[in-house]
Amino acid sequence: MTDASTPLIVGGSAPADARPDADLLEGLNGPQREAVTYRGQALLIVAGAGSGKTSVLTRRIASLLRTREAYPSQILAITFTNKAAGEMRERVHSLIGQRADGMWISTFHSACVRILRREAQQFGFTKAFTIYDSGDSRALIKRLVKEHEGDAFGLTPAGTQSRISKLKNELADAESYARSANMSDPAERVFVEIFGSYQRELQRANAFDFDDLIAQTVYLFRAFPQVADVYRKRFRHILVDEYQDTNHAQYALIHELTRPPGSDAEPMSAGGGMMIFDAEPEAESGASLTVVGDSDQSIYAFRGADIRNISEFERDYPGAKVVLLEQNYRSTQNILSAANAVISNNFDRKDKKLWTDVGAGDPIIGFTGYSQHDEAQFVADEIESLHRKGVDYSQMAVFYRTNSQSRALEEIFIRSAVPYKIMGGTKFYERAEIKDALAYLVAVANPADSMALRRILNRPRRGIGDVTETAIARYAAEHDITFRDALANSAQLGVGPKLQKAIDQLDAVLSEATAVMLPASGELAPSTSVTEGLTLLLNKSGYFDALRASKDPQDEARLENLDELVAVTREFARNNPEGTIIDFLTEVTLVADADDLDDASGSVSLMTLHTAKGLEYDAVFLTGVEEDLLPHRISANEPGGPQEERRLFYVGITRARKRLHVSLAMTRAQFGEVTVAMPSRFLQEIPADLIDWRQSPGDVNGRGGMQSRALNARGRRPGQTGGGNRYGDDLVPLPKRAPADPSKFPNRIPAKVRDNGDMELAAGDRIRHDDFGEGRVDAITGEGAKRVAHVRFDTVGAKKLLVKIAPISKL
DNA sequence: CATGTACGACTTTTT
DNA sequence: GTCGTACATG
Repeated sequence: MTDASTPLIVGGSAPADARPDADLLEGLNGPQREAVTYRGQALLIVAGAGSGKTSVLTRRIASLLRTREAYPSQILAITFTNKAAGEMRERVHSLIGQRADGMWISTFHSACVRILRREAQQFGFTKAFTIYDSGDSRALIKRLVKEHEGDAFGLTPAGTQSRISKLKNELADAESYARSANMSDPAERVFVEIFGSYQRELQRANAFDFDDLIAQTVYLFRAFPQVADVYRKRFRHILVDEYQDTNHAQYALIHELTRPPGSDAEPMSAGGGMMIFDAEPEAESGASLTVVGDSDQSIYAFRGADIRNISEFERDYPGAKVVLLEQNYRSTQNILSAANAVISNNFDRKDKKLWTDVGAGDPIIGFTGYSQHDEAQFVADEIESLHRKGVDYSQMAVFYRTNSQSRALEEIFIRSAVPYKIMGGTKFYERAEIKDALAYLVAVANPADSMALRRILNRPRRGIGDVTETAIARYAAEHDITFRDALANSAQLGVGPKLQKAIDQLDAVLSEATAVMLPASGELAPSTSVTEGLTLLLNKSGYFDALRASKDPQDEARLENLDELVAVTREFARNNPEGTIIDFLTEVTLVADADDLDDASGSVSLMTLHTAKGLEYDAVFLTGVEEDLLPHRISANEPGGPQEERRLFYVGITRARKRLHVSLAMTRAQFGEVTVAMPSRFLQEIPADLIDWRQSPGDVNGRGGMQSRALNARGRRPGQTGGGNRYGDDLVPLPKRAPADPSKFPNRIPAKVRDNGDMELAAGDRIRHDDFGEGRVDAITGEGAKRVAHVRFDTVGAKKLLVKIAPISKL
């Protein structure tokens, strides 16, 4: 399978003795060099964390262009996030300049949208289709579950949504699923019905959900080989990053794209999945495929990622070349040793050891707080300390397992004046008022989308409720017109004159905005049309007025958010002079707001471990390293769950360049109740001599108590890193306790949690507390591990104590 | 049809 | 502590 351009690579026809891409190889190690220069049909780059894979990938692309083996338009590079795509584009651009234009560097989803917009009319959609995010699709599924009375069969909207999503990721549809399902189970039948109607509703609304973007593109390629061939001929070099996190649909998409053009036109080979390299002699060969991944960083199995895509790559693409990148250029040896030790607890993985030559570096810092606020205060103090030593805020990050953990950190950071920024989390575009405004835009851009229309029907309040909505829907169904068109016939809906007027007014506003944003005669709408249309919609619909008239103080913030959205449209117009309303909507649906506007701003980044993948920071704080949180409780029952959690922990560790902190809290308020937390099993997997516990779980148990660092820590000085005694020199000396044997508690954690267990306590009892002295129990509330004693202490007043772990004794 | 109150369920991670 | 739903009332 000799590539026509191979001679260039070995130097044969390159000008003189210098390779045209020689400068691109500077500073690369052997395997990296090979990953850049290898030419062939299929290449797998197994890239450990921090092994310079982004650099390799960008140089590979640059090399292909520089040697003129490929035009920019022949390159398709897939990344995991839009942010990564932007960075890659920038880096390629800085390597080779203008010639980077014309490449497709994007996420799977963005690439598929681009294809679908062009080809939608081939299979019953228009190019104005809308994209349903998970919130939109949940709303639709919720309605359908209700209509089909799915709750009677134990079907919840959330459960139904995730099952449908999983099936779509497997390229199944309602029909094919029904064939394999146990249809004598009524719950299954209802599920299949809901799945089917969901898909019909999407089609009717001229809409795709996130999963459809991939799955329907695959369907398109399979159903219309001549369409697929267009893209097969175009993309000669396909590169996929984070390949370990691809799901089956994405895998199939890549397979479709790398087949030789014209291959399914042959009747004999049509439908044969295994004939990827079975090109006719005269036929053009399939695109060359480069995938990069690390199975140790696979953390998206929950959304269908299939690790086999990478582990069986060599089987899927016979003759594939495999390059291993194991040298790490990011972290110190201590951090890598911890990472290696942790990940080696996962069985059935190929052994792979990261190494570096930069030296051991600082030890990992451990801290155990009494509460999550206490833990957060440690993080804040430590950040301030590092900042004083010259570490920029933007070079520090705090990770956590679940989004809800960000709240406690936020509270303390505000109080401690630590500048921070939360990546992801509750998103701007998920706010109700923003979704409303976008629904107005969708109602204009895609009149078939009745979901959007239903959403804005009564926003602001127009007196249009369920009854009227149903009347409109029925009228539309009876006359076989769209929901949107039904609005124009308000007189025939059988509703009162007041409602008629309200409907007429909404209809008029939408029509007026349509004229602005989608001029009829095919003339191009000016780039300002989105801004203009949006302000028109919000003003004339009465949305702005309703918010301004409101007494709810939150509505002021909503107005500000909407102003922000208008500003976003202006920005969009500036960046996309040709951009239409449809482009705008695509962008806001697919681009997470965590993607833009980052670092430079000089603040600490807070994010989930999932979001952290692919990023790196000088100092990293891994918080909430507790059982039931990391690993998360829910993962325990899922096949492969605990191992995936371990990989998540591994990903977190390997983000750190110089300083890693792991922290946990002994108690955590969740859901209003305080619960006792146990140190994570993963902590024990880190060799004890790598962690310098400022305050180990053992310390906390020994001293016990509800004393909160968050409340009294301001006067404290965070100790200097590395030096000093093992337990940190800023802590109150442990009273009375024999100096603990250092080998005893670091990492020997769960066994030593203080446990008063079944201590009998009742109102009226007198107790002694290690820190608070004597007091009298007023009441006992809660049960089991969450039993709380309300105690009035003689000297410090009333306190609430968790009976199970408080350092108390009965008198 | 809109508003207010009470109750319950729930929180894993994301394009 | 938060969200959304169910019900009762105006």
